[in-house]
Amino acid sequence: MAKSTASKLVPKVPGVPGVSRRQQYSASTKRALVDVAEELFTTNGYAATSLDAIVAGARVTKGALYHHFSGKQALFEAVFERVETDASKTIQKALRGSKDPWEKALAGLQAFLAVVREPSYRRIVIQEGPSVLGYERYREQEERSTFANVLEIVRSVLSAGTWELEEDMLQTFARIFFGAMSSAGESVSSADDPVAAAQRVETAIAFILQGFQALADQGVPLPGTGADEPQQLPEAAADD
Amino acid sequence: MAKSTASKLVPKVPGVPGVSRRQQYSASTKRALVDVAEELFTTNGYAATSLDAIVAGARVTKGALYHHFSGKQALFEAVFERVETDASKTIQKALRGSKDPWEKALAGLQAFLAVVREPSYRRIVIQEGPSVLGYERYREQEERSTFANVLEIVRSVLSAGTWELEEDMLQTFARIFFGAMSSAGESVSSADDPVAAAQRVETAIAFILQGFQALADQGVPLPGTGADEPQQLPEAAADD
DNA sequence: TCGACTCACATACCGCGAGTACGTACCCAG
DNA sequence: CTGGGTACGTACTCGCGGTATGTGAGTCGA
Repeated sequence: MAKSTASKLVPKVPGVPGVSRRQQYSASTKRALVDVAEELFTTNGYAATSLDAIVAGARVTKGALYHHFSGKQALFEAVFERVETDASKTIQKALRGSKDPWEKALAGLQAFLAVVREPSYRRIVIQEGPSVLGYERYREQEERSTFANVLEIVRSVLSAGTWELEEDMLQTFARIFFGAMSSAGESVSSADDPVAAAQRVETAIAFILQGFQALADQGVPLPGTGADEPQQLPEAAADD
Repeated sequence: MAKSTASKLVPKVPGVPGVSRRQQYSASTKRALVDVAEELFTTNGYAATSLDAIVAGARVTKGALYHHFSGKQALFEAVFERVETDASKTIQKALRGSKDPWEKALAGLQAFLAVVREPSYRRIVIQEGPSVLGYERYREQEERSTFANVLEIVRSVLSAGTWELEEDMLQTFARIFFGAMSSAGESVSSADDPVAAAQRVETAIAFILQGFQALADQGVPLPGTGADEPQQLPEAAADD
């Protein structure tokens, strides 16, 4: 097994002027390493995947690996970045065509729930990302890819109400939704009926947004800094 | 360094009838191992913590460790379970005295945000838990401790409205809030001003719950199964 | 065209750390 | 006091990440 990957040794572009033959070969093996690593990391996890298995799958040796990457973690990082970038592109693609913020939010939510169900994204980004990269690096990566999409959606939705709110608070809301969808997506993937579970998540988050809408209609202000106003729950709000 | 821990060799209870001297010693060393492991796992992480360092800290050898635990992962699991149990107890304690669901939710939220800021809970449960234990075992553990608290709170809050909703949907909402607070808690801990960040999270979630309240007042029904009703976002709901 | 130089690997090796096999001292029942 | 079992300690193996170094195929200037 695992001899199907990286069989194309000769790249497709025949005569790119500035790129030499060696550079093409080099890039090809590097891609092969990342390909195999992504596959093995996804199925077996980071710790249970040996470098020997990776280089064997890519039909090279450790010398090649350590020529392209500084170590196992760097290789993981490359895989992580690619999975993240792909996911981000998928989501952004789903966002095109939706101009209305709410519609956009729904499309983004569906796209995110689809992405989160991909084994590679689940395992590499959500499960092992924070552990392997450390939370700081993990956050840096997320910040400029998938999380950025969530942030954009949240921004457009929240500013669609009559509110305008501070950047800190926007970030907080985005974090909340991002975490909610990640966690929910995980449970969706391992549910008995993933489709129904995804539907429930979609419904639940849509309901939350509907609550926002209702508050906007009532003219309820979005909380501000949170420094001087001890915003509390509506203990004696309306009913009961 | 690391000779301060596990210095008490003689347990405190002098004459417990059914417990022999050896059993006391045994339990003591076992606790020492878990203590040191929790400390090292928290500061250095799972992978970067060697068993040699743990047994050295507990002033025993690997023979002792492998007598009490089947391996490194089992030791981690013991640590995980203790941290989780402690967290759950802390939250439950904070819940006592609040009868009103909304008040209870606020108390629980604050308690959870406090727990999530503890280094041991962050590192062991949130960051490395899913990776080390695997998501399945991780979920099993969470299900009967901290997540159970969140579920209970969500249940009481949602059933405080005029709604009554299905178990699946409840689970979904609980997952969403649990993930939201975990993720938010992580970012809170690594924020420049954790106190202000925690305040923002509290405010944001309170706002979401306020949205629920508003919908309840409007008589908007909670979504049901999600199978036959393609619940969507309120595209043409109210304004705009 | 032909050497020197360099890059993209391959090979051989090291050290660390998880796990194991086995020895042993100590406690407790009889 | 004696056998047995428990609670460790000791010594070892082996897989794996990382390193040091060799080498042959491109590449490029003269």
